[in-house]
Amino acid sequence: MRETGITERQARMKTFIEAYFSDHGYAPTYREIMKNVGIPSLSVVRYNLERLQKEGLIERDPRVARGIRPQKPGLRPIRIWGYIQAGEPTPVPGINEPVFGADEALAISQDLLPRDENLFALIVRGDSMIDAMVHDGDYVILKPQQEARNGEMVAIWLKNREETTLKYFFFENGKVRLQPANPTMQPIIIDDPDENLEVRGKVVMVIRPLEKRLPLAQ
Amino acid sequence: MRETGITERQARMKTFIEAYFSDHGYAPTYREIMKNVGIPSLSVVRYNLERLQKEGLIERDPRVARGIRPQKPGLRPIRIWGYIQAGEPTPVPGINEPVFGADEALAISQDLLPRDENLFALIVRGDSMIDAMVHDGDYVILKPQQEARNGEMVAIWLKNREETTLKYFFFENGKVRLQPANPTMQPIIIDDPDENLEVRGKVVMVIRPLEKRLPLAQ
DNA sequence: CTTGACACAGAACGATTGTTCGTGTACGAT
DNA sequence: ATCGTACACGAACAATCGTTCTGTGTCAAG
Repeated sequence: MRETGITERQARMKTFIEAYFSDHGYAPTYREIMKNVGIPSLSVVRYNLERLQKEGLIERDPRVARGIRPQKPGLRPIRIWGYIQAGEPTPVPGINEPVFGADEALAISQDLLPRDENLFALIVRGDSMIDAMVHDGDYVILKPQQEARNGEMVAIWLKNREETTLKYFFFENGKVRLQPANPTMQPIIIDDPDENLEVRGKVVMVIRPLEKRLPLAQ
Repeated sequence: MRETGITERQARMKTFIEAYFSDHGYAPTYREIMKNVGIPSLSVVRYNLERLQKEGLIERDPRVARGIRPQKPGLRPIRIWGYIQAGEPTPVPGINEPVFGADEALAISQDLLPRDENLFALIVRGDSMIDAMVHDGDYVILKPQQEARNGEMVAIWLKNREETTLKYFFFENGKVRLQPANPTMQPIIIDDPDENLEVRGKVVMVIRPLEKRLPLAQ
């Protein structure tokens, strides 16, 4: 009698199903599991799905196409890439290595975020982002991008100042106006945006959990 | 050319799909929609699904069994009770009537919030909450309670000042210290908390959606 | 050694399920 | 009147997808 354990193959299946479900909004087929987990036979997929079901790790409806459902659906892990603070460049996927391990991620409801985007999260450190109305400990969720459109809030690295900042972006007459979210504060005008300004990502959401830590994926 | 509207049949389809998805964790087949909505032909189902997709009310993957996904599955609606602003008392369930209709609610992932609580949401109006690092347009999610423990961020009505505020709460030597989230700002000391101070709720989360409006339930 | 459980393999089967196509009606614009 | 478009209907089709069946190999208990 196996007590709690599942085999490594079953664990990979479970992981794949959850990831697939997050990405697509529906479950994979047996054949897709077979391919992606690297299982040679369909019946083995079925066999192990039954195991997972008996363990209570998935639910399944017989005879229903794509009828698998993971236990905790709808959550999408968003990798925490590092910290964001005034005095240091923003760590960004594709440019920097992540500060946190691969399993350090925010689990956020799919539906609050744009779909199929390669999002990542940063933890705000220190009170330097106050003029962006962002608090020490807040999570900032970003979409990596190197350019900004007017009105978007973006994470910017200012070369001259050696400073990271979160501001609303406006391109006007060849100059860039960086507007703080806090209306009592003055904008920064960048005269030479090409040399001085590097957009690192667009802010998609700010989350400030006060009562409960955000659940970590995995 | 139809501009925005959908037919009554399409609305029923959408409702059914969402309900089905909630119940089962996966989408219905065309034939199930046909039966339950009372449509005589499969191709009519398909036709109207295409309409719904063009309207952005559902998403669909071609050639995928049960490949429909409603815009927002499996979320917990949190009733939006009204606005929160400095000059007016916080509307609170059980005391005030809701400002918004019953179907005005935030759809938020269960997993980000404490379980089984009677939460409600307020929309921040104006910039008066700046010292709480809360922005005009932010959503503040509250748990109704009349008392606070040290360190909790609460929504408070100050009778003398006739002012609503969001502050960290500390009870010290018979007095209450209300600490702004913004560390550059000074605390308020309340000498007569019993008379002057009314706790309306505990702030559980602050959400600032920048990229995408939060989906409304219904 | 035998037995039986557990895990895996491959292939054929048949139900499930989206797609296509031909047809018809109503209605406003040309 | 005629044309185009939105909407509806029904049947046949073809791909998708879970199920079943027959086997193989391993390993511990008897």
